[in-house]
Amino acid sequence: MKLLDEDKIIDLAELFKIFGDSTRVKIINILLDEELCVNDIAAKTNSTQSAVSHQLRILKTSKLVKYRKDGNSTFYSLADDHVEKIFKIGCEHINEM
Amino acid sequence: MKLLDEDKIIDLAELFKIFGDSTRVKIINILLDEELCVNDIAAKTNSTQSAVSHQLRILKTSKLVKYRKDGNSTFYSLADDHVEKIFKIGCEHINEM
DNA sequence: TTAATATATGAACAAGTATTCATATTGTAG
DNA sequence: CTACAATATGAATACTTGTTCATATATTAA
Repeated sequence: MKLLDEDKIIDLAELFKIFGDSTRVKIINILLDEELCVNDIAAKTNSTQSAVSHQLRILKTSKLVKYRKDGNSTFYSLADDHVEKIFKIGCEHINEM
Repeated sequence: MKLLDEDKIIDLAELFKIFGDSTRVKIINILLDEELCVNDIAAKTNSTQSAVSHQLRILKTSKLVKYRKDGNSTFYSLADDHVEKIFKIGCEHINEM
């Protein structure tokens, strides 16, 4: 396999870094099932609204989630099926340890 | 899909956290090709011996690499093909951004 | 045994980051 | 317009973590 160049290495590390926080993993985990607004995400992950909002911004910036506004709520969902793939292959690994 | 419980969430975040550092990604990247000793890894990743050794310890502890001793060298290689799968699926993602 | 080579490790420091708290912003309902 | 609800954001703090430097350990060679 061809070695990655420096830039790709950094991008790849940045990507995995996003998945490397339990609050964000929790968020991704529930978004696998359904689109949810911020307050519901906070409730289902036992996090505060603020903490979730901060993490959603990170997930949004790195294009792992997308959102739509409806009234004064904002509904978040996973950006594409890559996110689910990465998540699931991680699950496979930890289940076989 | 069934939601993960708290413990699995944390394990999953811990796993991705390992992949979330560019020094470790560099190490994994070259170990995709071949088994290497510490000094060669350091040379090929433009890192110091100490930094590489510290990171190898982390990779070893989380069972992402394995090693064998030969003389006063220690040769490292990827633990199993899960590592490569996770790595490659991450690559797919960044290549399509 | 002594010197040299390869690797591991501990402590200290610097940099990054997740959470909390307070508050700002935006949209809705009355 | 006012009050309320939902979300976003900035600052401060505490915590984590990667690197460096010095040194320890271990193996081989002379």
